[in-house]
Amino acid sequence: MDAQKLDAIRHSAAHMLAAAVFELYPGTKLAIGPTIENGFYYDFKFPEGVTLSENDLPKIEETMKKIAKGNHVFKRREVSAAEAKKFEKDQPFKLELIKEFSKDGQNITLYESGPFTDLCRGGHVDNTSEIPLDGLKLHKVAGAYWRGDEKNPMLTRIYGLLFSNRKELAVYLNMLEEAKKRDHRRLGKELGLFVISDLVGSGMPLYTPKGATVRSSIINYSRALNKRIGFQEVHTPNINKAELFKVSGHYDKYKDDMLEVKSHYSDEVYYLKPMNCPQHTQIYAAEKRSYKDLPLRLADFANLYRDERPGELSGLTRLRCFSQDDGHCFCRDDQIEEEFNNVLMAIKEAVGTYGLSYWIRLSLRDPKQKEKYLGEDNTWEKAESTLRKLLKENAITFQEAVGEAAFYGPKMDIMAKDSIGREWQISTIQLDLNMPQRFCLTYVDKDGEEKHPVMIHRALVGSPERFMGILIEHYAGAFPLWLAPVQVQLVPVSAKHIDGALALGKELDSLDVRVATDTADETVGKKIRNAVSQKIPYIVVVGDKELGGEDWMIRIRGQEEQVKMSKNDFIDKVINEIKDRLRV
RNA sequence: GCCGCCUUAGCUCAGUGGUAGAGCAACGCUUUUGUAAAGCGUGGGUCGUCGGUUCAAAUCCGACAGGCGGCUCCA
Repeated sequence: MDAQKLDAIRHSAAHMLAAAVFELYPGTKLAIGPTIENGFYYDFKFPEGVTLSENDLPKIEETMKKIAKGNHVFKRREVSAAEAKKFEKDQPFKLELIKEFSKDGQNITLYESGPFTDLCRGGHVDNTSEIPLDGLKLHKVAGAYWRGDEKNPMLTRIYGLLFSNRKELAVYLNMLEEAKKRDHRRLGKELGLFVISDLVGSGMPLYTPKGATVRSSIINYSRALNKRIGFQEVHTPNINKAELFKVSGHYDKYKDDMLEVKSHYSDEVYYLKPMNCPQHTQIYAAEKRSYKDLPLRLADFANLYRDERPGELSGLTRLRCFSQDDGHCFCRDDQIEEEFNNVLMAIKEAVGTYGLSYWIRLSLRDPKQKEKYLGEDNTWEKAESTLRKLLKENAITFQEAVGEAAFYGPKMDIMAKDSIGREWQISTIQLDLNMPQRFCLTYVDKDGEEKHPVMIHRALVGSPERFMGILIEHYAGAFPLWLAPVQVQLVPVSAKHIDGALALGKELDSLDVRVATDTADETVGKKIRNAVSQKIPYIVVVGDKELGGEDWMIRIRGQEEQVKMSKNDFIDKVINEIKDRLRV
């Protein structure tokens, strides 16, 4: 089925949903009901006292199907704004829309389908019988603000899935099930990677030895990339004086999202830092800089703290305490392009190493909301055109996104797609012409004049913690060898082989292989089962044969048949595989 | 923060007004195991917290906390 037809079907179904809700809950106010990727939704304001939950969906779905089965024809009717207003007199949201649509004196269209007529610009099937009801499922109830603005009333949104047939719906529902199995919160628990304690606080996960291993593997890889592209690691404190953020502009914009720290011995107010950039300016400012000193590239993995609103916290993807593989490059105008390319190359390599596909988003300022951003128009225009030119000259395909810029400058964001097609913003390169001015950063140029450097903010994979969450789902917990918290699991056949296995473990450990030995008093079968469910890349049973120098039978993750190999070949294989992935 | 839902043993979950259950895990004993679950036994819960209704609350009501699905936000 072509996309346009499917869209018409979904759009028509949204009308059926509204019709059903209208029948079941008279007095409901209607907002809007657009189509979305997998179906449609409709926003409603239910009468006072009616609360809708997921339990009510089957009933609504049934009513919806009943109405659709009435073979109603979608009839288009063009009316004047005045007529439309009269028709929708009890529908405040519709009236608001009519007012807007008719600004230029245009007519309004109404679509009638049987018992239900809705203000609508069109795009329907001819007859409600064309809606494939076996591909329909109402699946979620959610809250949503009218027109997406939190100052507006909260409406109730009903989401519907709609595909062209039963089979496609089943495929999609199955995909949702698979995604659930990959959920990093669930896998994080099953694989023992991190825990969240109510006593410590939400949004502040504790990484277990295994989780910390994955996390530091991610960080060490970024560290190696940093080194290659000339970023030098610095170390900076977690708190600093409020003054720093007042100068940077963060205080004005994000004060409510910063955590305050008070000293008992002075009146000074400190803040836990939500980002590193202002501190890095102070490393720059500590010396008189020459044009010859630039670029100065600083990298930092310090913990960052943001007081996110409780409803926004989730697993590892939205945290109150996290870090970034952050870096700031201070350079001259004529170095911008080279520095951007430098960083972009490292990002491309990182994204490739992790096996993520991606696209590039050029995040620009929203010119209609200038108050949200720092700096002058011409500064922004210069920064934005520099980035656009750079992308075009390098034949990099990108999509522009208005309103996605940082408050101090435009960004180039790398949007990664994971193995099941979900998108995440990870890497970013940002051009900032504002902060160097605010901090009065200068360098002495060739001609003896003091000039402001350009500041490039960048992150390779963003936050290692968040990225770990993304990777858990991307790999479904089956980390590649170099990231796996346990790379080789040794399974002694019986108690008398434990000492031998432990000695082997020591040997592997000394070669920097992450190895664990299962000393439990269990059957071999049980120990294999446990190791397999922990998604360990290599499992080796250790018994008389192995300890006696015979070939080993290696159980490789993902395949049931074991591979025969000598001990030395196996060790070489593992070591080379780890090294391969880490060669930067 | 907003709308809705959820919270029972370490984990996954049953239990709809009459005093708490299963599987897995843990621990003990037996077993000494050759590639996805050995057998038997034991311990473990003021049913998220606080308050209310009731002769009686895991169960009904309220507040708070935490979680989930969205919305808003995301330096």
